[in-house]
Amino acid sequence: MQPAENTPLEQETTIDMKDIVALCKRRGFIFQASDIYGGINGFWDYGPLGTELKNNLRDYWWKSMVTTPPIGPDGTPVQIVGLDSAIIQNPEVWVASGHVGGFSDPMVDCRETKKRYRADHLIILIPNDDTPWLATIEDDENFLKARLKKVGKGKSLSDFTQKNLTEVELTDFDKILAPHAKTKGTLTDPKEFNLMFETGIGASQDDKVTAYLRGETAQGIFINYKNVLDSSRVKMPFGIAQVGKAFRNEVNPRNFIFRSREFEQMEMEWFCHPDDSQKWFEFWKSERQKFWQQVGLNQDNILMRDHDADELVFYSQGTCDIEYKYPFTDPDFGELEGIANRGDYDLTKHQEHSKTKLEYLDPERNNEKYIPHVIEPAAGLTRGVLALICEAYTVDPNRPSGVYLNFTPAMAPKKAAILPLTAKEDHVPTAQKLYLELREEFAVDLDIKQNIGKRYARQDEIGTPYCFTIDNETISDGTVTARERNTMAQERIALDNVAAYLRDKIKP
RNA sequence: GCGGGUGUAGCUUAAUGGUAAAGCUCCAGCCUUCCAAGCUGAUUACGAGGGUUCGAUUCCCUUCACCCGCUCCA
Repeated sequence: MQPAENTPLEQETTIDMKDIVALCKRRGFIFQASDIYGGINGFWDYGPLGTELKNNLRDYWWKSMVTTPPIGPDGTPVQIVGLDSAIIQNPEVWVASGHVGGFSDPMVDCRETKKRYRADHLIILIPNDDTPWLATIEDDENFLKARLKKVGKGKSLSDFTQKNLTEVELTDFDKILAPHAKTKGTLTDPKEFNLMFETGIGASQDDKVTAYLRGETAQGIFINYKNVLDSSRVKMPFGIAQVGKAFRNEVNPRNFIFRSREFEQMEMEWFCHPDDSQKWFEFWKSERQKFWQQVGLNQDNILMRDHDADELVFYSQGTCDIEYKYPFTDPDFGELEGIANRGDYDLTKHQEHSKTKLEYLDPERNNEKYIPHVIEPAAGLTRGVLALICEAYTVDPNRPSGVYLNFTPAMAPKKAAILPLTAKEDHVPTAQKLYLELREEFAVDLDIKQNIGKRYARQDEIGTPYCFTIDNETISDGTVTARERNTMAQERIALDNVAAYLRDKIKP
């Protein structure tokens, strides 16, 4: 690679995240949380337009899952019902799910080099004499060899016993020479890092019971599986869908709203007979890919990435990430949604811990009793918003705004702007009348101030797909100018047809 | 969490150990018959806290936020 030659090209084609963040703030999509107090790391507020955008994506997901779920392999619509569970549940829920306990990664710090390691990522080479124990980093053979050569005092690998740091007694820590360190005994005791947000239930400080803000919405679905089954006449296979906030005490929030401590998920748990799980896994992979294309993500920016066997969580029988090429991951991709075949892991765990039978008696399979298997398409709503904004962000030096947001009409926060050409004469009353008519059905803006060019530019920047302009011709012949955002092309349509025109354009 | 960088108005940039300046945006008017024109006017800033000093946006310390790299990402 020749940076000197490639740099100018990259500057033209690479979208800078800073510009997107600036536009989001300038136009009221996304603000730093607690902005006037200097902010707070890992939290973001959604402004007027960001909220509309997020709601549009959420509502379309809900429609595609619950209101009009897809047609299944048998030619009839699949069955999915909605749910809205509490953010705080009995703490035992998170013990059963493995979020409390197994969820935490013990970390050790090196007092000398100030580096931090996951305890289970450090391999300790224990010598057969009283020389220092050598800490090396798992899966890094080059480091191990270099380390052995430098501080191994001529020993070879076979002169050592290997142990994971998690298996080493705390009292032996002072014998360990940390990676990169010069003196031994610099590693701290392993510290538990739990990503679950803790809170206390009860107003009195003394009587508080520790509880957790949910780390994912999925568990709320699993623990209501039996309630839903007993109350809503669903039968296998079926899904339960939920949209809501989730919280993770991330070690290092980064990349705008991509990794934040409070975020929003759109999760659906699909319950089915174990024999059918692979079929449904493939079905949902295909459906979910279609969804992201329908809301406007370019196929080229989407990657369906199946996890390798060694990458799979132990209970998963298959996981596929839908990844998006965000500007900050480009040319790589970052997670947008995960589709997992979770087997019967979750329901089995909750059955064990809650001592409540969660088996399904299937009359269509000779009254076979089984714990259903689960396919989980789990999407990040806030990550989806980020992907939509990144996808829409289009630099265009040929227009006054210099940039516009190319949202699909269905996702755009504002569907249209009604613009009287001047603030005088008969334009304003006619525009107001049209606005009052359209707003019953669409999210529309009426903008009267300033000249027409400025108003087009403003609408371009917030991604409004259509502008309808009222001029003298409107008064004389009843037509308006319809201006399309991406092409800036104009056509005249009848005032009476504006609503129908917009309705037709907005169809996903 | 570590290392490096940055922090002056919504944005882009000035100046200064002693009244913080401008352009654009935004807002209010005027003017305007289709893409940020022009005129008039208004609001708005030294991230926060502490220290040194007669006086700190400026020097020092702490802290917060953001960016880059590392680490982490069940």
